Amino acid sequence: MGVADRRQREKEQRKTGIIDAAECLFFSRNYEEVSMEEIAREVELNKATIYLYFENKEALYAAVVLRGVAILKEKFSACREQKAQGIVKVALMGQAYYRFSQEYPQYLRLIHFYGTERFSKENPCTAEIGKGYGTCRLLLQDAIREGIDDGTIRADLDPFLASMYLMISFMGILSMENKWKLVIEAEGFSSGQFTQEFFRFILPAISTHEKSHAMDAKDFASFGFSLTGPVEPEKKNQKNA
Amino acid sequence: MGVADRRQREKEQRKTGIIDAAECLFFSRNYEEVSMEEIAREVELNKATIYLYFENKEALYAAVVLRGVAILKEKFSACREQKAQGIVKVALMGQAYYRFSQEYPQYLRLIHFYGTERFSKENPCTAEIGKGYGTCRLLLQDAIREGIDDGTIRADLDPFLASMYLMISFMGILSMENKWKLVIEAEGFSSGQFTQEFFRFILPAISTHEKSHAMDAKDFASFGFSLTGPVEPEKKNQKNA
DNA sequence: TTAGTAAATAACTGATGGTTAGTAAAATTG
DNA sequence: CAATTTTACTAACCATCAGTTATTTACTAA
Repeated sequence: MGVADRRQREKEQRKTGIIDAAECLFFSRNYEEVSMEEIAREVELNKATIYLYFENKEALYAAVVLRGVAILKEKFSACREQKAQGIVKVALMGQAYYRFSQEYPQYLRLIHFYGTERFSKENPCTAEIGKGYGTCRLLLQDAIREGIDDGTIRADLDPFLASMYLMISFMGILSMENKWKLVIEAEGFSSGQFTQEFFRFILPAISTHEKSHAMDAKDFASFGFSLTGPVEPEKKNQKNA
Repeated sequence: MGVADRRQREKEQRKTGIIDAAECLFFSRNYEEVSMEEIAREVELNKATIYLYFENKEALYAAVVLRGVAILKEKFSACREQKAQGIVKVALMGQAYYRFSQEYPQYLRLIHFYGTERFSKENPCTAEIGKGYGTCRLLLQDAIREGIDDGTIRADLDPFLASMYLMISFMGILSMENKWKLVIEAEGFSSGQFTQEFFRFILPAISTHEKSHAMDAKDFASFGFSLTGPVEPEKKNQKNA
């Protein structure tokens, strides 16, 4: 059935087009500030047509959020492949989250807001979003388990709990950074410092005590980022400037 | 001027009455699900009258949020008075946050949602809310400083950053607990365990390494809560039940 | 009693999420 | 090719709700 096939394809394209338009607008303004009418204008369709493709505004928003989660999941998955000790993988995943927040700040914003009570979540996308985010957490959990096995992570840690705590903290730190920007900068820290220093802060909570400070700097450096290295000296440099 | 005085008092009472009604409704349902009309019905006033006392819906919501923040601030302040080592004070403040989330889960919910992009924050209450929350963070910061001085907290920690990380993490853990409840319980943890274990998890990030595990259990116990004590043995008891 | 003020309201406006009834074009059928 | 059905789309509409305006009521002070 070539015709039905083509129709299906076209329908998919329409849907993509609508999500594109919605994304563009949701990126530029808050959820409540974007109207369905406006999105419709953007794709050059009637508002009612959008409702043929998406149950409601929330569902459309969720579709955009899902794109973001898919990217995040991709980044987390890439960390698993790395041949490294558990603790390094954990750090890499934290780094992945951070890079995601740098490369796609708008996706992060939408993901964060979607996690809010504002959304009822009774829509098909939500399950997928939850699964995607859950997958990230599981990848982190696996890395923690590996770290416990190879002795780089505290053995008394419960991998599930630790992964939850880290995911929640990551999300908190990264999405709060904007809100507290002024306070942070008033204290003489850049946004980058603020998030990077968090890794240094949290590391002793997961790494085995004996090795933590000694080994990390070298091992992490070989993976292309400096966690414990040159952060200290230039810390707070702006403060008394 | 007795009359003007009474009038002022009555006006204040009206305002309080309106906030009471709003609180009642915002506690029972989401922000978007509560209409001004409904709040007006609750206080037995006309909707327009509410607008004589509050600029808009957000401002009214903020007034409720402010009540919650005031309580939280009170709890944090109480911790400062305690005669204890810095690390213990920090733990007490974490505990205070937790108890707040138990005693006033609705206030916590509103505070968390008010921190969202949903609100423009261009209203007089917001400054006070920010100040209140900021005060809590400062109290925590002071406790951290004390801990560094008395040797119970890592000396290489920046008090400002550490206080930010802790506040953000606290808020995240406590407000996420609801959302992830099912996942958490599916893993065999109760909500209480989930939050309590977080303290155990985060402690090594702030306490000086040498003493952390040894001293805490005793010292904390004397302040009426068990942080590191009996949590481990009964952990995950439900999981394979 | 009356003039003036403050508190409160009924009725309205504008915007928006979502629905309905209907149209036009493409695909299918005979 | 003509008749019929299916599909994609739309104009007009509805209900709700935040916020405003014009007006009325209640109280005070002279």
